Amino acid sequence: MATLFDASPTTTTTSLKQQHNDLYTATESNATGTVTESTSSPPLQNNTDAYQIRVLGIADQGAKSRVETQIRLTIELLNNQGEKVEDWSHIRLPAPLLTTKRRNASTSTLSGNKRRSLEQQQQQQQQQQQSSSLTVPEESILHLRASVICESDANRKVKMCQRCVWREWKRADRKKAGRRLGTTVYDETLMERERHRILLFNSDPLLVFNSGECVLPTRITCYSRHHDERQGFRIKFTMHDHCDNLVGAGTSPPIMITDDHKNLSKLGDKRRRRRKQKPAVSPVNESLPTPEEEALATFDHQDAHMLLATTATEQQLPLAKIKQESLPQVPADFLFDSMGLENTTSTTKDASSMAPSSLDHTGYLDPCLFFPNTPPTMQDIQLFLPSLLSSPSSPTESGSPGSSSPTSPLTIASTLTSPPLYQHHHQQQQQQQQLQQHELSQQEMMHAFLPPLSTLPPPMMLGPKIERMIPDQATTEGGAEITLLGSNFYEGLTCYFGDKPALTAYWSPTTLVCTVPSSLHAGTVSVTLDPPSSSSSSSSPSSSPHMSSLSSGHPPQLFTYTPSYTSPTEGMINSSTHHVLSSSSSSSSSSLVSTKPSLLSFMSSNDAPPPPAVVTTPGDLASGWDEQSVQTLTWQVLNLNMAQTLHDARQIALKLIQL
DNA sequence: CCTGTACATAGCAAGAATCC
DNA sequence: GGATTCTTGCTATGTACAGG
Repeated sequence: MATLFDASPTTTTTSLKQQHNDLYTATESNATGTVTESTSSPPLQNNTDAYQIRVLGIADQGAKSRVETQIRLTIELLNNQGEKVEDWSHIRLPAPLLTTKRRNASTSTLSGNKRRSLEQQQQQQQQQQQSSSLTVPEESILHLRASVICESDANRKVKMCQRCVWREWKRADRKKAGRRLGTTVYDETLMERERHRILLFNSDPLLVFNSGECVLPTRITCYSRHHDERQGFRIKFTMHDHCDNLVGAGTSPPIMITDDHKNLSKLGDKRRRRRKQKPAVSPVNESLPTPEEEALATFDHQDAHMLLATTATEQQLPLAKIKQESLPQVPADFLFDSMGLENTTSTTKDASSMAPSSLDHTGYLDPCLFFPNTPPTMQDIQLFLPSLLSSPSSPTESGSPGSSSPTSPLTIASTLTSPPLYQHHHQQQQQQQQLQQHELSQQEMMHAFLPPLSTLPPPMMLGPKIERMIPDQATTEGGAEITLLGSNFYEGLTCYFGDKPALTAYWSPTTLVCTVPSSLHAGTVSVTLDPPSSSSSSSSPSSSPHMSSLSSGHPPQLFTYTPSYTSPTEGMINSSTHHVLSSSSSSSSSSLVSTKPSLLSFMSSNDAPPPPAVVTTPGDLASGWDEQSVQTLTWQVLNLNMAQTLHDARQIALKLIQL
C-alpha cells in the first residue's frame, strides 16, 4: 500500500502568515483539546511571530492510511530561521485525545484496585524519575491542540461520524471479548464525546520536548469518505503556552483515510479510467455548532446523512434494487430541507454507505421485520401507525394475556410485521402520497415525528444546568467517571457531589465529565455546579445551593453512592464508565438504570435485549401505557433511526402512543 | 436490458507489539 | 502475564461499469 510511511522526511510547512490567518479566523480551544470553530474572537493576541509546527512522517502527496493504522508523526516547533525551538521542556497532549489506556493512566479515572494499582505505579515511576514529567513546572510545558480539517476546505473541521464511533466501540468490545462481549454501553453523551476523538494519540500525556520535537503515534479514526472528503484530511496543530498564548501552528499534509486493503498504487489508474467522476458535492459542514446549536440540535449533517440513509434505504437487500425500484418516497432534499440543514446533493450513495449496518447483525428490531417489503420511511410510519392503532388486530384486542398495557409496543411490532396490513398500508401510502404530495409541507411531515419545539430544552439564558447524569450512581470509593448532560456549561465549572468538589472536565456546552469523589457513606447527594470564581463557601448544596440549582430553578440532580462492594451479579453498576443493565429484572421500571441499554451488547448478542431504560417523567405517559412499554417503543424508534437522540426518540414514542 | 467483472466498503479475526 | 493496541489479511456484499 502506498501509505504515508514510505515518506522521506518531506514536510508540509504552512507559512506563518497563512497559519496565523487560519487561526485568527476561527480557532478557539476547548477542553477536548480539539480546535473548534468559533464565531467570537479567538483568544489570540496579535501574535504575528508565532512559530511554525512542522509535521513529519506523512508523504506530501498521496498519503493513505486506515482507521486502524497508527501514523507515527513527528512534530517540530521551528522558528523563523527554521531552527528548532527548545524553550519548552515538555509538551502536553490533549487528554481527551489520548488513547484510553494512556488517558486513564494519566487522569486516574479508573476505579477500584486498578486505579489504586495505577496510582502506585505512578508513584513508583515518580520516585524513580526525579525528572518525571509530572513535576515539570507549567511554564515549561507547551499545550498541544489538534483537530482534523479537510483538504478540500481548510475551514471545514470534522468530527468522528457516529458510525465510526460505533465501529470503534465494537472494535473495543471485540478486543475485550475474552472477558465479556458487549459491555460497552451506548449513550448519547458518550457518543457526542467520542465524536471529538477523531484523532487519537497513543502516547503519554506529557512528552519531552526539550529538543523542539516529539513523536506522536497518531490514529485518525474516521474515514474521509464519511465526510465527502475526496482529497483527505489534514491534522491541524497549534501549541500554546501556559498562559494560552499561541506559540506555534502547523498543518500536516493531507492523508486519505480509507479502508482499502489492496495495493492502490497498482489499481489507481485503472479505477480512474473506469469510474465516472462523481459530481462535485457540497461539503458537509462539520463545524462544531455554537452552544445554542449544539443544545437545540443534537444531530448535525453527518447524523442527517445517517438518518437519511437509514430512513430511506439501508438495511434491506439488495440495496440497489430497493433504491431504484421502490424507494422514491423521501427525496434526499427532503430531510435536509426539513431540518433546516444545508442540502447536500448527490448524497444518496455516500449516505447509504454510512448507515449503521451494524444493526444488520443484531437480529433485533431490524426494520425489515417491520416493513418486510420495503424499508420504512417517515411517511410509512406516519401513515401506517394510525391505521395500525385503530385496526381490528390492534393490540387492544389482541394483547397478550396478563399484559398491563393495552397497546404495548411488542404488539405493535407484531402487528407491523403483518404483511397484509403492511400491504394495505403500502397501497394507502401510495394513494395518500399522490394526494398529499403537494399538500403536506416538508415541515409538517417532519414535525409529525420530531419533537415540537416546545419540548426542546428552553433557551439557555439562565446559566449552567444539569439535566442528566450518566450513570447516576457509583460506589462510595469514588473514581467513577460521570457524564453530565445539560446546558450552558463552560470551562472552569466545578461539579460538586454534595459538598465535595469533583475533578471536572469541560467537553462542550452541553457536556461535562467529572470523576466522582469518594464518600464515607452510601446514599444520595445533590450534584451542583460552581463556577471557579464563585463564593468560597463549601457548605452543602442543600444549605447553599450551587449555581445550577440556583440558576435553573430546578432542584439539584441527585446522585447515589452505593456501597463500595457490589457483587458481580446482574444489574450492578460498574463503577467505571461501563455499566450493565439488569437483564433479569422484573418488569418494574424502577429497577432500571437511567441510561440507554447497550446497543453493542445487542449487536453482539442473539438474545432479546432488555427494554430501554430512560428517564421517567411522571405524567407523560398515555393512559394505559406503562413506562416499560414506552421505553421499549422508544428503543424501537431509535433502532429505526427515526430519532438520533434518546430524548427525541422518547418524544416520538409518546407521540406515536398518543396517535 | 442483462450479465459478468472489477472495484468499494465493511466487518472480522489473528498475531505481533506494547504497556502496565 | 494479562490487557490493550496495532497491523494485516480474509471474507462477504454492495456498486459501477463495460460488453453482449
